[in-house]
Amino acid sequence: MKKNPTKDLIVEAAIKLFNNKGFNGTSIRDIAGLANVNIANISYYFNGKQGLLEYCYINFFEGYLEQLEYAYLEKNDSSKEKLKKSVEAIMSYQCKNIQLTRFILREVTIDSQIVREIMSTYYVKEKYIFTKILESGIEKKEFNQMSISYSIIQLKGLLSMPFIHSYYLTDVLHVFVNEVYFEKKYINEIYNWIDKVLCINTSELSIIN
Amino acid sequence: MKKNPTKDLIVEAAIKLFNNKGFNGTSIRDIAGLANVNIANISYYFNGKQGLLEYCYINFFEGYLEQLEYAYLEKNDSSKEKLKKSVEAIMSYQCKNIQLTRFILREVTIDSQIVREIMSTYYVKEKYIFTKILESGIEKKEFNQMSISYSIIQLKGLLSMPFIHSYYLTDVLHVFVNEVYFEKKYINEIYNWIDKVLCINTSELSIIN
Amino acid sequence: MKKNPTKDLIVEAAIKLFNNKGFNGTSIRDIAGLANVNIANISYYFNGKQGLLEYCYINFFEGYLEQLEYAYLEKNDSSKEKLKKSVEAIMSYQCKNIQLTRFILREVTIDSQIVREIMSTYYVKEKYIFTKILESGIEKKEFNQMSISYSIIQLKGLLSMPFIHSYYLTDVLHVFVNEVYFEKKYINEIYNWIDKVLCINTSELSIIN
Amino acid sequence: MKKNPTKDLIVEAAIKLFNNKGFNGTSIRDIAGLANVNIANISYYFNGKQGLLEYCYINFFEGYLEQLEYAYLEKNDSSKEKLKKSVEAIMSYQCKNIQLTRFILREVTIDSQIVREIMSTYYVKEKYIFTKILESGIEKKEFNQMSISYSIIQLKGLLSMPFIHSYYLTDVLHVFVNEVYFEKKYINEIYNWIDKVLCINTSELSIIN
DNA sequence: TATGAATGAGTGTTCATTCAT
DNA sequence: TATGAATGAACACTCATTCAT
Repeated sequence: MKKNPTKDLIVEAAIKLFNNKGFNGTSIRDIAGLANVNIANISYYFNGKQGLLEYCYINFFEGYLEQLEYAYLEKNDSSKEKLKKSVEAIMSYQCKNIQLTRFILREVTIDSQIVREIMSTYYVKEKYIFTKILESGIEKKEFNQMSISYSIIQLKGLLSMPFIHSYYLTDVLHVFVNEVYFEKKYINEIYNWIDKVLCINTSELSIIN
Repeated sequence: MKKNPTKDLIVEAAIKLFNNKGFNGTSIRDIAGLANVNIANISYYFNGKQGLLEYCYINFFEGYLEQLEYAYLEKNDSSKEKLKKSVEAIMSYQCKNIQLTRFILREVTIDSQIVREIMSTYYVKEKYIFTKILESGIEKKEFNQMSISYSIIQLKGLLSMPFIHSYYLTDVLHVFVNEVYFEKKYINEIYNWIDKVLCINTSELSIIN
Repeated sequence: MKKNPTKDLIVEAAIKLFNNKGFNGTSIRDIAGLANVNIANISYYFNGKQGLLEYCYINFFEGYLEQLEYAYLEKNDSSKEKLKKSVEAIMSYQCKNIQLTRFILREVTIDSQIVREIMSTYYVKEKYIFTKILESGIEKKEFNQMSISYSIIQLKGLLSMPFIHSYYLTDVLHVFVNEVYFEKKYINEIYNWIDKVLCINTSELSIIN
Repeated sequence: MKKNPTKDLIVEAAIKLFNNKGFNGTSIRDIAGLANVNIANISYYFNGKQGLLEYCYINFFEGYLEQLEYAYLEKNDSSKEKLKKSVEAIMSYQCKNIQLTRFILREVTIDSQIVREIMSTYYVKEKYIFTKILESGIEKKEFNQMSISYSIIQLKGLLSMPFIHSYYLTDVLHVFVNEVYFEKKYINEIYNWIDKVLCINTSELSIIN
């Protein structure tokens, strides 16, 4: 389906190296060397190193948003379930793109108008979705009265932590993000957080009643 | 008694720039320019850019560990209270060193034996403390039966999130990490996570009873 | 067929400057400036200043050995004639590459594995050839019984002196190495040394008889 | 007798390092480090690196000339004996100062007015002495009719070779300049050169007669 | 489409030296 | 007499990029 193998080889090598050595720590010589293509091809196909970076960002966020929106738009009466679906979609996407996720979540030193625009768009959209779900849940008495912002902070912290601190998980805790059962188990942990922290504790209610 | 002003100026400038532009994105000319000192002083005092980086790491982790151990060794019967004290100590330290914390939590592309050693020591020690507290709490029926590793992942995710994604907090959520009330409020959120997720829900118990 | 002009310009300039100012006294800016090429080309073509140096050494010694071996392998019954042919070949080669010869004979502070290897190979080969000629001459009663090593020392001293002390020859003795008749005259001096010092004096023999 | 140990330590270290790494390859940090003194002392005592170099040159050439003149002025009827005494004096001095001799004979990239002056003075004086001896010997029919210049070239080549190519002697020929018997043996080789090449062969004369 | 040659700007580092103490 | 601090210049080298082919 994809027509250009050179282009794909470059992107693949770039993601690996950006993840391992950071954007500024990676030279286009490194990328071209790993991809086994001529250096000038990077400028030719991506209009320079910056363009290659933007391509990575756009790729990541388009996929990310697609998954999140798909989960959000799914027919579902319960806010809790909608949130869980969203969590599952994000974690699934991130686990499928571990290296790119790691790189993009960590790298914040980008000096590119295009990158800032795509990030801004994504952040706003993501915030909108999370806010809608949380507000709706609060309204429906599924979720506790709480600060939307601080809940989003916690949720995003939980969602991104395994990718940002992947070295810590692997070498200190011996938890391997790339193994299949990690995804399921960690999603359940976030579900637990949703149930216990976000949701109104029904047993407490029953006592009060 | 009097510290070296030039050395301190360099460190101060370095932390600011490393945080803003990353290690590889910062040149020693930038640092020397911001600190308003001669470039050669960086090699003179820190034995090069790498040495300056190692100095930052050592500084950060020594302070971090000191705070954590101090909280851990405090006389306290309850595991929950001990964990909360630890959380408070860490958040307090991190909020006092926002830029350095941001930089070190995010930067993972360091290729230095000394940095690896100090990080390794810190990680092991930190894991030991968290594990001890959690195990003790489980034993004393304060905490639920749970995976120690996955709890640590969540805890560290919550503790580091505001610093790693500080741009997101500021520009998207309009939450400002450097303001005084943030620290207190966010610590309470983590307390809430401890109470709801880690601790055994006493009301549930009462129902069972 | 057509060699790279930029590469040749760099080598030419490098030999001139290495000879005049020494290796460590020459900067690649000097070389690039004299060759009128961009500095980066030196790293591009020679993999750095060290690589350029190694290129000079390899060039010199390959040519040197080629000439010496050619003279040595020539059909010739007399050891004396073989030695004289070798002397002529070496002097001719060195006079054709005065600056490079001067530099390489003088410079001994090289810290390069490749240079050491090429020099070692050359020295061993040269010693082998000189030793073979001398031993054969002694056996055939052409040369006096003598220390091979000390004869080689003297021969190499005579062969290299005009290049090592070229400043002395020019400014003190007013003897000009680069002029055509020097080569012939000096070769004759070494021939004289061969005849008088190495060879058995036939007139002495006649007296004994 | 010598009053200043610091100064002597610096000179000693400098000679060793200049010999091993060349003048431009040696930093004053290296020298100060080896001498175990503060860097600033070099500028203090010698008025900079250049001054230290000049001090070495002056030291060497004063001693060299002293020895040579002493031998030259000695009462001696024979030019041959006078020349041999001079050779012995020079070789003896050079063997006592191997490292300094090696350095000064090799290093020609010095850009110092004072060094040029001292060298010029020495060269002229040395040439004068050699010329006088040779001319006198020719006049007295001790030496062959020959080119004074080319004889001096050969003599200086023989005198300096073991010091310039000391690596070659040691590693290829396994002849060790610093061992006691080398000096005597090598002096005899030069005597042999004087007898055979410079001197009129008396046996030949006798035959003619 | 793809590449080797070439470039100018910028990198971290080392240098000899100066100066107040 | 001796030294730690500090400096400006120079160092070799790497960078992303351009361009003719």
